[in-house]
Amino acid sequence: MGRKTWFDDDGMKKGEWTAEEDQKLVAYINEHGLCDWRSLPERAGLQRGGKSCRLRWLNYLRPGIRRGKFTPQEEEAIIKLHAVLGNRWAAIAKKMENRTDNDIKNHWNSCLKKRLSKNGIDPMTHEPIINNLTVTTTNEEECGSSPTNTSLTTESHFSSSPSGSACLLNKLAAGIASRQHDLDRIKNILLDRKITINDQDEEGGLRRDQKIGEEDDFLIWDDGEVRRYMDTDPMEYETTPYDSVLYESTQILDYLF
DNA sequence: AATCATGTCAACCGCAGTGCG
DNA sequence: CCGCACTGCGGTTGACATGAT
Repeated sequence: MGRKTWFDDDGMKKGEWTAEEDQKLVAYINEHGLCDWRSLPERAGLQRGGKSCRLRWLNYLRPGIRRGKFTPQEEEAIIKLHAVLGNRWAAIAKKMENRTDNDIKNHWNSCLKKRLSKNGIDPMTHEPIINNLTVTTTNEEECGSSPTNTSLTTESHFSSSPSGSACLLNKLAAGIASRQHDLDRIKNILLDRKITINDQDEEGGLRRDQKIGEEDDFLIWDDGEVRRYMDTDPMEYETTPYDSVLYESTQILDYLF
C-alpha cells in the first residue's frame, strides 16, 4: 500500500519506497549514523529528498518500531494522553513505547476519534457532548460577587469552543488555584478526566448548578485573575492572578514535558 | 459479482522553530 | 539583527484493503 512513484521537477523521486531504497538507506545509516539529512540521499545513492529519507527512517525503518494493531492498553493511553496534550502527536509518541507519531495520529483520526464520538464524548475536549462550555469566561463589569448571579459571556479570553489547550489550562488553573502546589497533585488533576462543566441557560449565561463531578471546583476567568469557587460554599472563592497562573503553568509544563 | 463506503497507513506539504553565518 | 538552511511537527492526501449492500 502507498502512493505510486513519480518524479518532481527537480528529478527527485516521490511516492512509495522500494525494498532496494530501504536497504540503501538502512545500510548507509548503519554505517555512517544519522547526520545531515539534506546530503544523505546523495551519499546513500538515493534519488530522494532529505525530508523523504528522514520520514522513511523515523516512521518505518528505525529499529524497535512497533507496528500493527494497537492494544486496548495502548488505545487507553493515547486517549488519556490526548486529553492532556491535545494533537501534539510527537509528545504523545514520546510517552508511548516505540510507536511513531504518524502511527498514533493515523489511529486517532481513523479509529479513536470516531469511537469517542460514537460514545458521546467530544474527541477534542474529552467531555460529554452537550451544548455547553468547558472554560468559563467573564467580563469584569458583568461579574457579580456571587457565582449564582454571575452573568457570563464567551468573548473575553477564550473562544466559546474550548480547545484542548484551554481545557489543559483550566485543569492547571484548578490545581494552582487550589493552592496545592505539589506536582503529584497537579499530575493527578491533569490525568483526571473530570473537569468543571457549565451549562448555558436560556439567556446565554451560565448556570453553576449543572456541573459534572461533585468534587470539582468552579473556575471563573476574569480580566486579571482566576477565581476558584469552592464546591462546599458557593459564596466563598479564592483568587489567583493570571501572572501567577501562567508562571506556575509554565513550570509544571516544563516539569511534565 | 459489482459497486460503494469506510478503514488503514504510508507519504507529502506547508509552516514554525532553531541555529548559524 | 537579519536572512537562510535545516529540522521537526501536524494536517492532509492518495491508494489499497475490507466490509456492506
